[in-house]
Amino acid sequence: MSITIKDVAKQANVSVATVSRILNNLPGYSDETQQRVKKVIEELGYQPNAVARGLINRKTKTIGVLVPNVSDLFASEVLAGIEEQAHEFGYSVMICKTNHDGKRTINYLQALYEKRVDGIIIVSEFITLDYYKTIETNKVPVVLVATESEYPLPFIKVDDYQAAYDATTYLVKKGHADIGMIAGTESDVISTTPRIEGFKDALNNVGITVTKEMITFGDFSFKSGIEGMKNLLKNYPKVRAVFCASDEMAVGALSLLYKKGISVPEEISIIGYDNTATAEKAIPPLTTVAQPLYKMGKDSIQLLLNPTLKINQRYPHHIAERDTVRAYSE
Amino acid sequence: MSITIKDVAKQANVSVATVSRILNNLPGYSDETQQRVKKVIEELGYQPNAVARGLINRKTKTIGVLVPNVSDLFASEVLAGIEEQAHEFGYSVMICKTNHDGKRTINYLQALYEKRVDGIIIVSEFITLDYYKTIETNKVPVVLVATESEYPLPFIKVDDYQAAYDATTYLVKKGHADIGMIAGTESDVISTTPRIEGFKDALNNVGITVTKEMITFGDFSFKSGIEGMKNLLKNYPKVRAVFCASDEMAVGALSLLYKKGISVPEEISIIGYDNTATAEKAIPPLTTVAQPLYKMGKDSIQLLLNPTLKINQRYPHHIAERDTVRAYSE
DNA sequence: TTGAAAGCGCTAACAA
DNA sequence: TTGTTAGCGCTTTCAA
Repeated sequence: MSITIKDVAKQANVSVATVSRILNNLPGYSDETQQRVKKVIEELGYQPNAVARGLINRKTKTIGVLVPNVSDLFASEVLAGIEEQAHEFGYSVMICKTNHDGKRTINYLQALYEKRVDGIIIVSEFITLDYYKTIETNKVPVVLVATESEYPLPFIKVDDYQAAYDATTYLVKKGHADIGMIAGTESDVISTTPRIEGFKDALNNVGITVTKEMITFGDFSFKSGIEGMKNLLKNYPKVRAVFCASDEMAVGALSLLYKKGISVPEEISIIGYDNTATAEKAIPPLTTVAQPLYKMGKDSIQLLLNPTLKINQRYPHHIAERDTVRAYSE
Repeated sequence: MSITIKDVAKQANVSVATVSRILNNLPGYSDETQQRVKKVIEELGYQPNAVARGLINRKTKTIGVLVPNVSDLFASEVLAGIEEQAHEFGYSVMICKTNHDGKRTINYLQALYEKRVDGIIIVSEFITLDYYKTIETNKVPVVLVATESEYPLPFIKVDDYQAAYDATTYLVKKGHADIGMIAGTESDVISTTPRIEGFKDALNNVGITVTKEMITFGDFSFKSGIEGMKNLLKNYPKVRAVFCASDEMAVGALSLLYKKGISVPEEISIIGYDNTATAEKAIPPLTTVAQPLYKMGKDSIQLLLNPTLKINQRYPHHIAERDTVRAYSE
């Protein structure tokens, strides 16, 4: 049985109301009382019960985060930003690893609502009608990060189309013409479709027709990058540069090329996407499209807690130039 | 104002007690009542208030995790295990990124206690007297992961001394004699000291005297791996194999060697520590000491929630053999 | 400046 | 099988 506000009140010879006022910096007590109460709090080692507070305030000072995975660098970088900003604002964060599983996700949403979190951040997850319905009926604020939705939910995200367009154009400007792409999950309309469109348009605009052999699908993972590179080599053997829709896949491609004895960037150039910590550690260091993941995480908390503050929702990207793209002299 | 148990009771023409019983699967109502109440719950979209429950039960079904960092592969792998097991047991997890900052850590502990978490897991953190005092006064169970303490706290951890001994011996058995080490943070008595001892003893046992030049200190990070490798090359130029106290540092070493045109494992062999996801993605794939990080995370929850269940606290390690260690024919 | 008391939404005696 | 009621620890009127 731990110390309650009553114990403090009794010990300090005041009412619980007064202790509460002091605890919450409300007016209504003398300096003398305050000192006495504070001393008692100290002596007793009293810790306010946030659960009781939450019940009455309807505020738990905690926010929930849904994320497909916590152990990949993309998600964990966003998570780090979320955690940091939440901490600065005095909030705690509950993580929910969805594994991209619909039932599990609904489950988590349910749990978060029952625990009365003050807000929810959803990272890299497609919003199904089911999700949206439960989001809508509970009036808890939601912010999407690295994803967006047909439903009216605020989001923070890079312009995938433009970023893919720029990455491809970067390759073209370096003198490349035989460019392939290892895309993400084929069914993923949020991140995969626009990146493919950007890729296609960038090439079309310089008069290159994109054929089926030039694009292969993966699932953003290292392994699928290996497979993707294999496919490209087989179906589009004259490929000299490839745009990968994630750093993980890019590193997979690097691995395969290494194993095959094909040198990067001398023989084949690679550009990735995300600029996670992997990129600079890759051999050779990976040129990639940089997304400000940490900042996106931080800002998502700001947006969540301060919805009037209209943070710009389309986030800037840029090319982080390292050593995997070869320039051809023109 | 959301739906409460009272609303359900009224609507179903029963008392709140009955609704509560049904909600908690306690005996004491007819089938007919149950059906009626369940229907009302459904219709009203009633969601039990976990905060109110927590107040009365003194159980919040949430556990807190203190971790220095969430965006490195070591921590996030452990975290994934924690989250998974917590979810299976119906618990939520609050993450607290300490940044290895003492004040911040105490702060977090305080917040977790105020929020009345049911347990706390501390990952890779040295337990100061300060921490221990606040842990001790609050009677909330604590489990340490990948660290241990002079204070009586249960922990889950690999035997660092033995693992380092085995890694070094592995190198010796492959025919190496000129072996260096890139160790962790010099002041870190938990993970650095025993690994150095293991390294030294393994070499001493085969008649090799370890000199100062053979060991350099880093801080487990990629960058410090680069520096460490530089130092080794300078101070101990005949080095032909190096034992790195983390995969991150090993990958840093790989990077430097690549840049210098020194081939791995032909000229220099590298063995890492942790077997994080980096290891298999490295070029060449990294041979390393494997710790069961995910499982350690999972088991920490088991141990936390089931303290009688004496899980073995010293976890097994093994060498994950890949391509960075060259064998010399004898 | 202070205190009494109601009540947040729920569970758990205790009674019926 | 069911209901009444007293709290859990706190905040917040309202009155003094």
